[in-house]
Amino acid sequence: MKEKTWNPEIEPALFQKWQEEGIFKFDEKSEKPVFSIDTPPPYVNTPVHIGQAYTYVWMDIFARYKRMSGYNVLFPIGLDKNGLPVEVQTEKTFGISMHETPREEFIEKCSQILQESGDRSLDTFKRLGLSCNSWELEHRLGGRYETDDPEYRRLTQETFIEFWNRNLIYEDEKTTNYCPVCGTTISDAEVEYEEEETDLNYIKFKVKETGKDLIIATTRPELLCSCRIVIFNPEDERYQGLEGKHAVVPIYGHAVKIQSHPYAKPEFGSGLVMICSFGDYSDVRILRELNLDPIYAIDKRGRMNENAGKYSGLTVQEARKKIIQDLKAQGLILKTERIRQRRPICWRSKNPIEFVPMKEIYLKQVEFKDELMKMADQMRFFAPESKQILIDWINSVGIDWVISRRRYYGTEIPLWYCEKCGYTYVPKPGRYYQPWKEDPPIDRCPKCGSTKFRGEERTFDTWFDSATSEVFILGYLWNKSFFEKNFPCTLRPQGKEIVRNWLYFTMLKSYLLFKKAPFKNAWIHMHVVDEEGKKMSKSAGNVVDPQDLLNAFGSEAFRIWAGLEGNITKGDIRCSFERIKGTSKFLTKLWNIARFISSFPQVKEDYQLAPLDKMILGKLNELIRECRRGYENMDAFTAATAIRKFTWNVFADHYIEAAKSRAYNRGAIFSRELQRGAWFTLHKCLETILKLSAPIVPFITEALWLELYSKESIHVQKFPEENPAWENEMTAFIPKLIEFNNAIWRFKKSKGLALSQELTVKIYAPLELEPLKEDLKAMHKTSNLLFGKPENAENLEELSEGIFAVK
RNA sequence: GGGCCGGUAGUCUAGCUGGCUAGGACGUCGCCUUCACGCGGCGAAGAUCGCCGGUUCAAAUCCGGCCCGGCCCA
Repeated sequence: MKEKTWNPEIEPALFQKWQEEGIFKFDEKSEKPVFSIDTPPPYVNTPVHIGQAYTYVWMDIFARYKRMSGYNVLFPIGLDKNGLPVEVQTEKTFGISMHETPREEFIEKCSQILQESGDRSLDTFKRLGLSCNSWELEHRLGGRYETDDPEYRRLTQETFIEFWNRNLIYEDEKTTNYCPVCGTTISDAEVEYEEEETDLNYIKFKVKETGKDLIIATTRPELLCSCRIVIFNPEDERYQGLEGKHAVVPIYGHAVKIQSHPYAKPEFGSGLVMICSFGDYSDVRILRELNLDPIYAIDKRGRMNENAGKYSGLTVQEARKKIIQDLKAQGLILKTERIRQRRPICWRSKNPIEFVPMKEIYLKQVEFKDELMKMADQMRFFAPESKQILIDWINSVGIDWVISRRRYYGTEIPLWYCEKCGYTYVPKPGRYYQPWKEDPPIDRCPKCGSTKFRGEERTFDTWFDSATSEVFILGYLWNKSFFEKNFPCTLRPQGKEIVRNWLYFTMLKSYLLFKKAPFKNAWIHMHVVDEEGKKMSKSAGNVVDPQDLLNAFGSEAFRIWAGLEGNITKGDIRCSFERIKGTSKFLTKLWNIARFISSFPQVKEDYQLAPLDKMILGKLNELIRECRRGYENMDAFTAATAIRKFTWNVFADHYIEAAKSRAYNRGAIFSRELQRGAWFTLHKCLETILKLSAPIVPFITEALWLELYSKESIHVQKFPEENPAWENEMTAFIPKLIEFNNAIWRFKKSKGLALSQELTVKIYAPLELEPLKEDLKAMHKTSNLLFGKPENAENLEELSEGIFAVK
C-alpha cells in the first residue's frame, strides 16, 4: 500500500463493482428472514437536500448491518413525483398557469422537469453509495419505484375503489382549508403556521341601542362584511353593560350581537373581538359553537365575493388596503399597531390559506382514532420520545380526511358521473384510470341507461399515494404471497415533521385495508440544520448542497460525519464543511493503520498471544458488543463513536505502539511465536474493525478488505460476533497502560529525549502492568523497568499516580 | 398557554442508577519532520457542568422553581 491517504476518487469504481456483482439485489427465493425498509420517496426537487442525504445514509447503514447479520434486505429506492411542487415549478419554468394550460400539455411539461431532476437525484444517491436493491424502474420486489408510475397509481386507485365500495368515502360541502395560490383544497395536515408581523387596526363600531362608539381591533378588516358576532371576556369589567346589545358594522351597516365569551382576551387589542366567518380557526370554532351561519366573503380564487359589496372581485390583499383607506377617510380607524401573530399557511406554497366552502371528497378517519391509537402501541419507535408526536396528532384529528385536489399532476380519482341522472360510477380495480381523458369502461349508465358520462377531473392528495408505499414495495400488486408473508414492513424511516401525514396516513390506510399496523419499527429522524442551528432554507441562503460536499470530500467523508454527528436523540444536527473535514480525519487514520498492519504477514497457527494481545482482544469483544447494541437500536452514532474511540485512542495509540517492537522483533528479543502473536492480533483487530465499520463507511472498508483479506466483498461477510476465548482480565488495566505510556512520553519529552532514545533512569510502573513487562521495555527503550512501589523514597520523581522515575 | 427535547471550555459531545485532578473530538497555541499516518504525534491554554434554592458527609448527576434555545400542538 503506497498511498498515504484514502482517495475518494475510487469510490465510483467500487460502487460500479457492487452493481456489476449484484450483491445488493433482492433475492425473492432466499430462505433468510426479510428486513424491509419503506424508503421515503424523496420529493424530486433538486438538489437533493442534505437532510435527505443524511437520512439515506442512515437507512443504508441499517440495510448493510442487517445484510451482514443474515437478513434478506429489501431496500428499494423510490422517487415521489406527484403533486404540487412540480406543478409550481413547471409554472415558473415555463411561465404558464396550470389552470389556463391544456391538461395534456401541462402534464407533459411536468414530466419533462421531473425526468431531469429525477436523474440528478438518483446520481446523488448513487454517489452516496446506497445499497439499494436496484436502480432501475422495475415492477418487482426491490425495483425502483416512482409515485407517478402507472403501476403505482393503479395501487392508489385500487385502495380508493376498495374504500368506496366499503362506504368509507363520501362527498360533502364543508368549510375547508383552501390555498388560493395552489387553487386547491388542502388537509389539516398540510397546514403550517408562520409567525408574521401584521397590522392590528382599531376600528370604530357603534352600539345600535345607545349610539356609543365601540372600538374593535382586528387584523382582517376586509372581512368586516362577514362579521357575525362581537365578543368580550366575561371577566372584563369594561364591557359588562354590552351583553345582549348589538354592534353596527361600519361600511356595511349590519348589526351583530354582542356577547361574552372566554375566547376574548382582555389584554388583546381593545378586549373586543369580532368573529368573522372564517378569518382563522378560532372563528370557525366559535361560529360552530354558537351555531351561527357563516357569511362567506372569499371565493376560491382568493378574491372577495359579492358579499363584500364594492370590494367584490379584489384579492384579499387589495381589499384590505382599500377598506383601510375607506375607513380612514371616514375617520373610523383610531390607531394601528404592528403585532406578531401566527397565521395558517399552505405548506407547499407558503401562502396564507383561506376558509371557503367546497364540495370535496372525504375519507372517514375520525371514527377510527381509538384503533389507530392502539396501532401506535404495536410499533416500536426510535427514538422512543418521537412516538408522542404521533399520539398528539391522532388526538387532535377532528374532521375526516379531504382527499380530493383540484390539480393536474397527480393520481386521478377514478370516478365517472352520468350526465343525465348523476349516477356515480366507480370502475373495477386492475388498471390505471384517467377519467378526464378516457371514456368509462361501461357503455351505459346502469341506472338510467344514458351513454353520456363526465369523467372526474380531480386528483388525490399526494399523501393518499404516499400512504401505501409500504404496500407497494412489499409486492402487493405482483407477488401477493410474499406480501402476505412479509407485511407489516420492518422499518419506516422518516422525518419528525411528517409524522402527522406520512406516518399517520399510512397507518390509517393500513388499518382500513388490513386492520394491521403497517410497520414493526418507525425511525424518526431529526433535521439537519446549519452551523448556527438554524433551519436550512433557500430564502435564508444557508443551504449546504450535498453535491458540493461530495465533490469536495467524497462520499465516505460525508458518511462518517453522518455517523459520528448524526445522533437522533439529541435534537437537530448541525452540519458544515468544517465539521465534515474534522470527522473525516478518521478515514486517514484508519487508512494508515491498515497500511502499517499490511506490512506484516497474516498467521493462523504457530503463534502465542502475549498478555498485551489478550488485553486488546478482550477490549475488541467490548467493541463488538457496543456496535451490535448501537446498530440494533437503529443508532449508528453509538457504533461510530465506539469504533473511532477504540481504533484511534486505544488500538492505534497504545496497542500498536506497544506491540510494534515485537512485531518487528529486530533484535530478536522475542520468541518467534510471540512475534507471530502480535501479527495475529494486529490483523484480527483490523479485520474486525473493518467489518464493524463497513455499514457506515462501505468504500474505504471495502478497499482495504479487498486489498488485505479476500476477493469477496466485505459487504457479504458475516458481522463480527464476540469471542468468549478473548475475554480477559487484563482488559480492565487498559486505562493504567494508557496512563503509563502518556507519563513516559511526557517524561522523555521534558528531558529532551526523542521517543526512540534509550531511557537510562529507573522507572517504576503499576504492579498490574507487570505481565506487559517485555513489551513495555521494548516500547519505551528502557532496561530499568520495575513494578510496584519504590522502597527508597529518595530522588524520586512521581510522573503520574503510581509511576516513578529515579533520578 | 400545553407537551417533548436540550442547555457541560470558542464549537460539538461523554458522564447524569450521586463519590476520585469532569473524559473525548474539532478549533487555537507551542514543540517534534521518529522508520503506518504532519489529513501525524506529544504537550499547553481554555468549564464557577444555564440560574436559584433544597436533599445529602458528598450533586454536572436526585428534587423544586426560574431563565434561554429548538420542535410540535393549541
